[in-house]
Amino acid sequence: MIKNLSTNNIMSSFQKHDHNICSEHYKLSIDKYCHENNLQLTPLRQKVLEILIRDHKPLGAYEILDILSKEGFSSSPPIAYRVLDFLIEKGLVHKIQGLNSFIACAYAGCDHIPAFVICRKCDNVAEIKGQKNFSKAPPVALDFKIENAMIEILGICSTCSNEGVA
Amino acid sequence: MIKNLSTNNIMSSFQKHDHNICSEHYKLSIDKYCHENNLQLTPLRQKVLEILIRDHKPLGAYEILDILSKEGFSSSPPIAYRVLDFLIEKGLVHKIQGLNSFIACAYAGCDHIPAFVICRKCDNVAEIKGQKNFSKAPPVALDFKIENAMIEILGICSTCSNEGVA
DNA sequence: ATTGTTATGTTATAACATTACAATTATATT
DNA sequence: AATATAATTGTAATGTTATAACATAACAAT
Repeated sequence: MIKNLSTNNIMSSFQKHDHNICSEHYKLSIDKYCHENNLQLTPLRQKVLEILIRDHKPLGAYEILDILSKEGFSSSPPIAYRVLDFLIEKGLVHKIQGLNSFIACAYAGCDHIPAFVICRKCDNVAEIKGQKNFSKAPPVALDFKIENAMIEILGICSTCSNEGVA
Repeated sequence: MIKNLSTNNIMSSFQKHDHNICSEHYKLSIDKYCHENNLQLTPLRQKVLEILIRDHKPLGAYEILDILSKEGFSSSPPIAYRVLDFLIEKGLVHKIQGLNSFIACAYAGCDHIPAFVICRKCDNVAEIKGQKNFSKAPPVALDFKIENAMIEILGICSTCSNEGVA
């Protein structure tokens, strides 16, 4: 049984590890989620997801398009944006607003508000599972109906920090 | 003495109020902050700030350029972006990443991590003062050096919520 | 066979942002 | 005051990110 890295995705993102295990974990949870929810995971959509889970770095739409192009797929901008929109809507991909880039969800199937920890040196990103419970936060206290949130934390990961000067 | 709206900026942003009071508050705190820190608040920079404090809605760079143009200033893209970069660096303006837009800081002079509450119906935005203390947050527990964070909360404000169907 | 639906393909363009360099203005120093 | 220096502003061109608009393909359901 593959260890569920959902519990500490931040370890996987920022430390040396066997990424095959990650990929397999992603693939399995994606398959499970799509099957349970009757999602049409077409070859194109599968391909984009597969590209995104190759590493823990988010990719820009045009980077994805380059890869699609090199690997024999169509590559005009709407191709990428449409697929990404679909995957985002279904919760399989998140957009990192601060980087204009996209990353596979590390917790597919879990209802959550994503939060990201971004290392500005190695560009790796870890997703941490945000709580949906904001009950004590100021906006709720002031009668604001929270629907979504974007939380992106920037800094230096421990690996980069240990490698030398920032 | 003008009431310090820093303590509940969210009220001002989402509820009917005398905006002259807000503007005056912004102007005073900006002037104070610039004077204390020897900032060159040139006419252009003053103008951009003045444009941004006219309302509680963030503006895109090209919206700012349109206004500058109509009001007799130069308006090529670098004009806006340079001024915005300066104001952001000095902490007088924040960028709302999720909207590609810019808003005057509601807490000029206070060292803080900004967080935004964004109403998707009226487009008003309130800034809430985020704590710099993340000591118990997961990233710190995992030895990640936090330098900055972007927090943007989306939903419906109480005023819009009371006005009818979402 | 026709219609409906979902997904994909393509061109053009909108929206957002930066580079590079020139001109001007402010400030400090002689 | 004259000059050097740095900071700011002006402008053209370009780069990057995202969407609009329209056309087609693939497949299922009448």
